[in-house]
Amino acid sequence: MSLEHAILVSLAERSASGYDLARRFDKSIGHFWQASHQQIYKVLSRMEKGGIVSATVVKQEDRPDKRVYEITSDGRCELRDWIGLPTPVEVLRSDFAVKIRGMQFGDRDAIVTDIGRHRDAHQGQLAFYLADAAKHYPGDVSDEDLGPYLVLRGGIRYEQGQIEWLGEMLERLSPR
Amino acid sequence: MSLEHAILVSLAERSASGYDLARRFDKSIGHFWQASHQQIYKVLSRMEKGGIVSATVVKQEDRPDKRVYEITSDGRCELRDWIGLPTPVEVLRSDFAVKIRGMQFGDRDAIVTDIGRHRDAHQGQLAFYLADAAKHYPGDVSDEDLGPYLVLRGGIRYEQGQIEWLGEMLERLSPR
DNA sequence: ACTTGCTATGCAACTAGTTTCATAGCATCA
DNA sequence: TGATGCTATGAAACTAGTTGCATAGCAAGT
Repeated sequence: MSLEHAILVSLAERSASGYDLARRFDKSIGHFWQASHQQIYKVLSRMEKGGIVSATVVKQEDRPDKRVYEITSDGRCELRDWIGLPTPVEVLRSDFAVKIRGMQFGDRDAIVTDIGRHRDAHQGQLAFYLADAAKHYPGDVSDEDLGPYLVLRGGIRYEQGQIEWLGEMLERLSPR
Repeated sequence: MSLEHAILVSLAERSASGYDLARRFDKSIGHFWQASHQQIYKVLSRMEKGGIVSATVVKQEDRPDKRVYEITSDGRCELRDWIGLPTPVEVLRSDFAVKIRGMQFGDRDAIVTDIGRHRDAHQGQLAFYLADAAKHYPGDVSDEDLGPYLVLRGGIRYEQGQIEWLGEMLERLSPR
């Protein structure tokens, strides 16, 4: 049910259509919670029935009409309640780690290539986060930006950690 | 379908019953891929139909008989093939990050408490990993242990990164 | 004229994983 | 004697998320 909370947070920041949300989930929020547009539309209609969001049809010229959702006061309560609850500590679920674990049962060169690919990807993601941080938070961070800022910090640390780990593995595995 | 691969890796290391696997998934492999016993039994029977594992009933005294699974040669091929394929780069999916992102819409004290809880949990996990590393890999690591060892290194780095991030947040959020 | 791509919403079928319940014998502790 | 807990397996119902398909109009490039 946590996509609901991710959507609530996003709508609390700013009202949006399903399509807008899908784009946001391709960007900022999507860095730690992904969702396809199909899933978003499905969950939005359930949330509307539950009364935590409400929709308004906005007519548009030159493009299809859209249903803009906003969070209701019930939705804000629900969000506040959820934030007050302790979050279960997550455990990783990583395909990649399973593969590394089983490396002795496969081809070593293929694994090394794959590790390199992952390192490149994480380096790209880190560069993206750093640019984002430089752009949006060059100086002091205001209170309402604190949440997004801290999550971005977490993303940066995560990517750095991954890059270090991937580098350590490459060093161990590469013929010199 | 990746539980299948996690099970294949585990069975390639050593044959086991569904119950044994469930316990392994509570421990080593479960640190990066969780599975309930129900899911494991379900997937095992599918895998048996697919011919990548085979089962032998082992009669036992004083306790229920068990079905011990072992990986077949088809299973080893499948595993080798999967390892040779590039792994999609994972994106995070974190409830906790969603909550931090939405912190301004909830109670700050509750969030600080929750962050503290997470830091304690990650510190515990780190201690567990470090003890594990000291116990199993005190000196040089043999080739067949390299996979498990590198994953453990990844786990250690991950926990350290999380602890640093959680600490950074506590420093920013705690009244002094 | 044709194709590609963007905005915009959604259904249908499927897969993976969770939760709840069921069974059954043995051991151990109060 | 009753309660708890471990070994051992599994069915049934449900939830969340993925994949593929459909529709439809406008814009812009070739």
